[in-house]
Amino acid sequence: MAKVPSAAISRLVTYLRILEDLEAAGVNRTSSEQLAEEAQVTAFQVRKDLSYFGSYGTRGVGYTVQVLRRELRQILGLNRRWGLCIVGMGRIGQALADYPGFSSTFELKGFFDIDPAKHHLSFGGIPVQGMEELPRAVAERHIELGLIAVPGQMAQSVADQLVESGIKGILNFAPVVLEVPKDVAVENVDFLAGLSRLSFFALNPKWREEMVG
Amino acid sequence: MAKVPSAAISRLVTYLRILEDLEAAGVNRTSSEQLAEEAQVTAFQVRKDLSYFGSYGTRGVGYTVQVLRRELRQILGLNRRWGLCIVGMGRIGQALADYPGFSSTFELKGFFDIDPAKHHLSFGGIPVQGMEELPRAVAERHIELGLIAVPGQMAQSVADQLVESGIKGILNFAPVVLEVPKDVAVENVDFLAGLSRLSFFALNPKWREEMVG
DNA sequence: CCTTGTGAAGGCCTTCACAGCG
DNA sequence: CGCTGTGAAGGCCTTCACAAGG
Repeated sequence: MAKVPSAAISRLVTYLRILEDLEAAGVNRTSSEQLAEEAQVTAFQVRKDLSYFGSYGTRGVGYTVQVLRRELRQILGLNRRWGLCIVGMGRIGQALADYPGFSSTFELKGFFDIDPAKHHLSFGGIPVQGMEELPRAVAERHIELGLIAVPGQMAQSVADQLVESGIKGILNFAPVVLEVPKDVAVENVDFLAGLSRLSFFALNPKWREEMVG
Repeated sequence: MAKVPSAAISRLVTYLRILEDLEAAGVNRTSSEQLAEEAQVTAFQVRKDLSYFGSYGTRGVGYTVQVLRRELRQILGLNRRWGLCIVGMGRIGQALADYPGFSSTFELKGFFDIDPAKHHLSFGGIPVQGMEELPRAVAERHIELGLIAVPGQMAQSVADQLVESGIKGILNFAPVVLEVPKDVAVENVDFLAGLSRLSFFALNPKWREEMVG
């Protein structure tokens, strides 16, 4: 089995979402062509990405939506829900806590905030707690992932506390590059990173025409 | 001048943020080594990225923080503020409307929501308006970018309305792949995309060891 | 002597054409 | 006959070693 480009993994997540939309729409069968159009990549790319992991289609026919969906969840480790806590219960944290799309892949198991004024709130029956409760909660409730939704200056400190508590992965919404041990996965969901592509548009035209991609 | 990898642009945004942190900390001089460490890339990478655009340092010495910061803002087209409107004033939209970090690069010029109950709100003195006001506002207030903070099902429709109104770029917070004319820049700030890297962690171990990057 | 700037080499990812198979 | 699956080719991006220059 060949080396898997990490970019392929990102695309698999997109394919999965498309398959779930198709399934919800009652579609049974699809093709690399259709997936490619929806994901805005080439059909070659779709087939290659899938081929890193196995053969899930039928030649001459295509893919069965339900089958491919299940296989992708299996590959991505999303065939079970991951225990997640949210640190920082400002508006972003609260919006995420109530976001229905989370529930299919994450199980929200804890909410933490440094501000005592937030400790009267609860989400899905789980109360917001102080940071001092974090290590115990992570251990006892089998929390595997932490979502950081605090201001940038505090993000590294929160990350340290999460790592210290034994967390395995971090979803970081703060606009900073976090330092964590390399066995801890970090995903930056930095909204200022949005600048990177918009900057392509804002880019001095003199350079834009030199660009690739 | 050689072709510029689009990935380099993303990193330039990171370098810029680091430089602004350094400047705020009163640091005058830096090096490719220091920038590399902060950005978690190699010093080779930093120098190469900068070299696509010019020579901004002094050999044997390094870079002047203030100079490089100004040059990067110039390159990225961030030496002026871009007119931005937010569509969808739920908690995400409201949090972003109040986010202080936006003001250095974006000027918030309009807020829109389909729900009349939101129309009594205002942010920075600008009222939330109905979608029917969008085209006129975009034209009259010179709004160049639109930020989409609506539920996924409505995102494409909102994108269409933004494009129709003459917007030039879109920051998309909804978890869908938007279809827009190719002269409109789109940045997906999809929080479910966070799954892509966390999936690397969740990935079946059998494949994780095959991975590259 | 030290750090930047850069052509060249190497490697990863995408693209492609076609073999494989129902 | 149609669409998938894949080795090979090509291209882009990163890495590297060293030249350039204060």
